Formats: sequence, C-alpha cells, structure tokens
Amino acid sequence: VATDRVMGERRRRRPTRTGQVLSVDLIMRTCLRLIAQHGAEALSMRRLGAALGADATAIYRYFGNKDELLLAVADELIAQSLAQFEATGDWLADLRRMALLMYRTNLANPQVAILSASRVTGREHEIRAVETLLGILRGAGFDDATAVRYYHSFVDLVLSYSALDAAAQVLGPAQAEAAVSAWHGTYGKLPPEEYPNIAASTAELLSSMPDSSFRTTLDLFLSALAATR
Amino acid sequence: VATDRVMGERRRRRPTRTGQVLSVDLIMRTCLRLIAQHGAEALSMRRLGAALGADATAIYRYFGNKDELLLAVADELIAQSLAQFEATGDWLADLRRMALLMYRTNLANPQVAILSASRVTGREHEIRAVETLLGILRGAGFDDATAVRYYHSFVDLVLSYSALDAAAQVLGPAQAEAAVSAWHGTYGKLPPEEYPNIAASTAELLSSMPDSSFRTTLDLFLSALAATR
DNA sequence: ACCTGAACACCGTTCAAGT
DNA sequence: ACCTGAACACCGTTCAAGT
Repeated sequence: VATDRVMGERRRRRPTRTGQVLSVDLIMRTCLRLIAQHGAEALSMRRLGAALGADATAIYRYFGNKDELLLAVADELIAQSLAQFEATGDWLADLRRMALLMYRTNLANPQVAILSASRVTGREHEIRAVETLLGILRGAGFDDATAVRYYHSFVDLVLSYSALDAAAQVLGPAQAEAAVSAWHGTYGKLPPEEYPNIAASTAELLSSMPDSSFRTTLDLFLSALAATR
Repeated sequence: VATDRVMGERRRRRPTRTGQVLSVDLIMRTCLRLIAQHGAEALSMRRLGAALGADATAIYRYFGNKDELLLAVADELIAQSLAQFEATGDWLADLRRMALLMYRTNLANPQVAILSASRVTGREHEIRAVETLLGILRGAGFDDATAVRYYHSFVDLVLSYSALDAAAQVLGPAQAEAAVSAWHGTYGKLPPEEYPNIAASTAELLSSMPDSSFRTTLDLFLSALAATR
C-alpha cells in the first residue's frame, strides 16, 4: 500500500493504441504544446486525445473535466513566471519585472490566461507567488494592510489585463479583421464637426489602438504606488 | 424603392411559426433577457431562436453571425452607461464617474461584459464614448498623443477589470465555494516559517481578497494621471 | 421576402465493453 | 487497471425548399 503511494509514478499503465503511456504531466505538456502550436481554438478534448495518441476520453482518468485540466495548467504557468524571476532588492523594479513576466507567460498561453484570470487555485505555485509579492511590498516599507491592498490591486491589474489582451489575441481572423476595419474604416472617417476630439486624434488613435496599453497602465500604476510610499 | 428605405421599420415581415414578428431590436432584447436569466452559457443561436418562437436560422436574416449579434448587444450596454453620464468640467471627477458607470453597467450584465470586453464594435454608442473620453482628456490639457495613450489605458483598465470581476461573480456555486476554501482553508493555515509574509498578513488577506480591488486601482491610476498633467 | 428544416462538421462528457 | 468507442445531447452555420 505504501509502495503504491511512494512509487505512484511507476505504476504500470497500459499504453495507448499508439504506445504512449499517459500521465498528468504528459497531458499537461501536450496541452500546452497544442495551444502554442495550433492556437487556442485547437484545444478540444478530442484534439488533445489525438495529439496524445489516445482516445479523448482517456484524459478523464487524470482530470475530472476540461476545466480542472486548465486550472492545473494555469498553476504551471505561474511556476514558469516565477522560475524567471530573481529579486534585486529594488522593490519597484521587482514589481515591474514580475508583472511583465506574468503578462508575457499568460499571453503565450491565452486560452489558459482567459480561463484562470479570476480563479484562485490555492495550488503550490500560486501560493509562492503570493508570498513573493507580499514580501516585495512589505520589504518596500508598506504596512501590512497597505501591502495587502496593493498586492490585490497589482495582481488583479496584471491578471485582468492578461485576460483582456489574451482574448483579443485569440479572436478568429474574421473578428480581428473586423477590429482593424472598425478603426480604419469607421473611426478614421468620422466627420470632424460631429466628432472633433476623434478627428483631432485620428492618426494617434489608429496607430495606438491595435497595441496593448498594458505597459502604459502598469507604469502609471507603479508610479502611483511609489508616490504613496 | 425610397419608401422601402425610409419605412424600413414597417416593411411587412412574415410572422414566425408562433406569430412573433422578428426585428433587430426584438432579437437584441431577447438576447439580453436570455443572458440575464440563464447565463452566457445558455446563449446559443438555437435557444435564442426558441425564445423568439422562431427557427434558429431565421436570426441570420438580421445578424450575419453570432459574433455580430453580441457586438450589437455590447454597444447597447455602452449606451446605458453614457445615458447616466453628465460632464461637470472637473476632468478627474468626470473620468472617475465614467469609470464607475461603465463598471457598474458591466457588472449588472456580467455575461455580456465578459464576452465584449476585448471587442471593438465601431458602432454608434461606442464612438460617442470615445469622443466623450477623448474630450475630457484633451480638455484637461493633455496633448493629443498623450490623451490617446491615457484614453487607451483608461478604457482597457475599466473593461478588463469589469470582465475580471464579472467572471468572478458568475462562477458556479461549486467554484465560488472552492475560492472561499482556498483562502480560508489553504492560505489561512500555512506554516509561518515557510510563508512569513502571508502569515503576517493573513487577517488582511482573508478580509480583502473576496472584495474587488477596482476602486483602489482606479484611484491609484487617476492619481498618476493627475501627477503627470 | 422571409422562414424552415435538414444537413454538415464539430463540441464535452458518460458508460458499458474490451483487454 | 486502464483504454476504447459508441452514444448522448449539444454547438454554429449553410442552403435548398417551402410559403
């Protein structure tokens, strides 16, 4: 019985049709690869099964449902962000670096970012991230209550922006095209008498709106934190 | 021919099976009601057709596809926010009020907010909102390029936070329960030696995390804008 | 002119059967 | 013990046919 637990990894599993031996880890890695290679819309249980060389329903031996699988993958993304982080002792620079790492990792896995932005996993890597961020803010000299408030704002800002930009990135070609033509076709051609402010800013609007405003917002947010310390 | 255009609203339409006469407006209202009553996951073209007493495919006479329908509904929400806004001339107060109105309207229609946060509709009310916000920022004395950058940040901040908080509000009972127990069960009971920062902040974390951080973040953001003017 | 309904190519998930 | 595959209850959308 003890052996079963300790050697869980080595339990004999029947290989699939194509000889793969399934595991939680292999499924998560394949899931991430599928999203990275073929886009978020390619992630269905059937396609994941096919990529694993297994029947889609075999995955349900390892994850209760698709949502549970994606939450596990979400904690994995936090791990990836943390792995690239090294504290420098400069709290503002550290916050900025952490924000950019989280944002970048999320944008590389948009489907997961969208699903997990508003979820608390309570898993290993999420806890480490909370501890690290609270440490940075408390180390900056904020009292406990303020550190918590700013941690909350910081993490919600980064996660909500990640989800927003991930959703934009995941739009189908037709929808992305519609956004471009809304800006160039509609906003670029409004009568100046009726829309003087848009007319005065057209060039800036057309060049700015397709890009993310995350860096601008982050910098404004961090400068406000610095000002209250 | 001219009559056809001018009196477009009064064109004779064949009633559906159940006697309803379809229109863009009726479809949008039914769509909003369906989402409000049964959640976004209940919104399928087939269900919408059923709620209209029509075949699902009849909707395609009025909206090219589901996405186009949702964009129209999203623009309706913008109209609702704008209807409650009145400029005071105090740019900071006006921005704050607009942010809170948009946030509140979105949170009252969480399912639509989630679906539309990252979309550009290019429609009537969205255009009016852009014009209004750019006007506030240019009126505050920001140059055109800066006004556009700050408009972009402002609207993305409000929309992304709306979607984040709407998604949290819309979690199933099981998932909401899981979040509570993650905070109280997991974060409330971590060993202080390993997680000193979480341990020092436990009380504040447990009381702060269930609430939205939108107001804190918005105030920090606006104070940063004020500081750069 | 407008609505209908069959059809196509998909989903996530369950469960009895196979090995 | 684990994987398979049929089956169920859905999707969005197209298009020929009906009225």
